[in-house]
Amino acid sequence: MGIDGLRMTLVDVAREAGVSLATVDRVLNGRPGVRGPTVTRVKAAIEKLGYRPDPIASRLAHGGSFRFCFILPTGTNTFMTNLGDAVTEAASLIAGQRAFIDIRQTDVFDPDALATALEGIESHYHGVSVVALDHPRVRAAIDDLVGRGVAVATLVSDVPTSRRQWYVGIDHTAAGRTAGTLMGRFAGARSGPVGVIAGSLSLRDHVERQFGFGQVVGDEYPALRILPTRVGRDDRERTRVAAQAILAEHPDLVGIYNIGAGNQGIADALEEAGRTREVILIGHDLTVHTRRLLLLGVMDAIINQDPGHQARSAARLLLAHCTGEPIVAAQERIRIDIFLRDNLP
Amino acid sequence: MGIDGLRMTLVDVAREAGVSLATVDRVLNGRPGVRGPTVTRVKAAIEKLGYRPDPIASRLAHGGSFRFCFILPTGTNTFMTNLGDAVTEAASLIAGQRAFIDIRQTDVFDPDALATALEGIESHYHGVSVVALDHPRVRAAIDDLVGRGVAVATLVSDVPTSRRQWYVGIDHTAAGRTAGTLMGRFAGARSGPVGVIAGSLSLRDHVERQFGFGQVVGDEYPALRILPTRVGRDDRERTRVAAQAILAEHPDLVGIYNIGAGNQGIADALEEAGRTREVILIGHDLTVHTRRLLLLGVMDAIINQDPGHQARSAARLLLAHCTGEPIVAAQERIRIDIFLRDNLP
DNA sequence: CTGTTAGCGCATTCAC
DNA sequence: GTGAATGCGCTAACAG
Repeated sequence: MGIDGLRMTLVDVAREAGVSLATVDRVLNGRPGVRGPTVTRVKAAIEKLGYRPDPIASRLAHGGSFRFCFILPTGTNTFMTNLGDAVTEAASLIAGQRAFIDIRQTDVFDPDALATALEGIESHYHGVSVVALDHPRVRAAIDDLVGRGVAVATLVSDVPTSRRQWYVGIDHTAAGRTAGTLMGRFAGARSGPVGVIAGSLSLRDHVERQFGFGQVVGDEYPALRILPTRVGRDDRERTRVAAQAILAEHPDLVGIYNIGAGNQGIADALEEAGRTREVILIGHDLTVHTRRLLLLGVMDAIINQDPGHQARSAARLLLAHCTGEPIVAAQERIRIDIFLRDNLP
Repeated sequence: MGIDGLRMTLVDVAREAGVSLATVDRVLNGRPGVRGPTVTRVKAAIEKLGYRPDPIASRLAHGGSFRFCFILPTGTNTFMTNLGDAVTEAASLIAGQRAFIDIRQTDVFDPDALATALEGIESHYHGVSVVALDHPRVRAAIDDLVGRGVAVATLVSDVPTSRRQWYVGIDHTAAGRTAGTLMGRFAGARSGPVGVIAGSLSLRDHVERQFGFGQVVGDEYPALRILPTRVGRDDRERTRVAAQAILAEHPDLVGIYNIGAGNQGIADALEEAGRTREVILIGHDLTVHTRRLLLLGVMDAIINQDPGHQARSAARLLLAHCTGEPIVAAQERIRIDIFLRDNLP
């Protein structure tokens, strides 16, 4: 069940086909300047010998290096900080392959700033990965980049209608559905209102999560009544205020689904009200804070999108695109992780 | 925020240190034949120039290839079949790096057969990955391999007391705890008996899962009473029989935790009894079968250990060990996945 | 259109 | 102990 040991080289193929190294190289890399019949002969030789180019040698000979630019949101949001660290780590991971990553920051709530950042990507970059915002100017900027031959991978948050080659992130609707199912099942026989707090309703992923959550709870858990979504701007204070309002208005509150950041704010409100145990709290993204809240039993589940995986995946995709190496789809699929107290990494 | 662009080469270091290529190479790879002072000079030069060896060139020059042997269980268990496929895929993933994987099969329930297989590993192998069995003879065989300089990674199932370099797999106790928490929370206000079915109680991972499950349910969900574990040999028929017995004896059964394979057998029994909706079923490993059962609502949750991830991880670890490249710990940590209907990949 | 040639950065003989 | 030379398999200039 082995996989062949003795590798064929270009020289073998050239000899077999009765041509020179350069010619084989040309047909191999689809470069012009070879007559049809010759192409056929070479391809036949490749086939016959079962030749597989050696990516290592190729990479060495090619010499050049690749430069990628990652555009991440500014701000103190822990998840985004973790993502930044993860990108830095991914950078050192691919540095051995002579690929380099520059990181830039921009305000994620400002489409114009983001578009400007994208428009300003210098021509020496081979690829860009961006935590995007679904807005016409941003879409246009992405399409321009792709048009210029720059590979683009949206990260965490997508612009599906753009021409980006890949989206590296989770299906946010499914994530919302997952939260919905957990809420419904954890509620068990209880009935009553469920609060929802989002960071912003102009962020596509937050809207999608809200939608997915509503779908499941609305369809399958009639005992639960979803309250109008409140906005917390991913900020601890504002999120606390939103949670306080919900708690005050609904003494029979069953649970809260926090779509965005700011889980600590909700925990604060819950504690003030002395209702941490009775109210189910489900939120997103494993951070030092949410981990703590989960261990304390304040949060009941965390839906996670692994920032390390996402960063590595984006880096690998851009690199593979540049070197022409194959992509392992299964490896690049970002999971919707569910963390309970017991399966924390 | 870039990461340096212009790479230093051995030549640069040699010039800086006033020695030759060969000498630099010697100190770099810790080979003998260099005087102390010279070593110091070279190291200083390396430090000063911030030289980092180019793994690509190294790999090319070194020439040789690596051979690994994966020892997997025989049998028709879907998870193990998937694992086999995943190893084959991992093989093609590292083939570009001139590393090759041979797969061997052996009976996982027979320690002697497994030990014999391990003892028979030819000397041309640089690494071995094995779905192990915690048994003295197996441990001894693993220790022998390591003693001979062969790198060993246990896969899926560990032998913690052996000298293996890595264990690629999940913490099975934690997996059992996770199942316990899900069972407890899904049960909600219900109270009554919960059945447990294992594949075999001589498999360390099954015992650990059982232990973790018992811990959580026993400590935190007093309304649930765990029934004595039954054994199903990971076989559909025998597992069905076990489930039938449990169902017959306990009309008020709240749920079943299936530690091993054979979830279809339990589904069969549940359907015969017309109790698929009322009995919570939690099991392991996402396969075509368990996926279907989850979508049908027969299973309520699946605890998963990604076979693709495990196969790639083992392959990467062995390869990195051979080439001396660094290991990204976060990437190699195998998650305890929880799958609900909504977050299936 | 096709062939020849000179490296890419490092490991590894061999001389000195 | 140390240095010079050769080649890994491929790409990219050049010639022809």
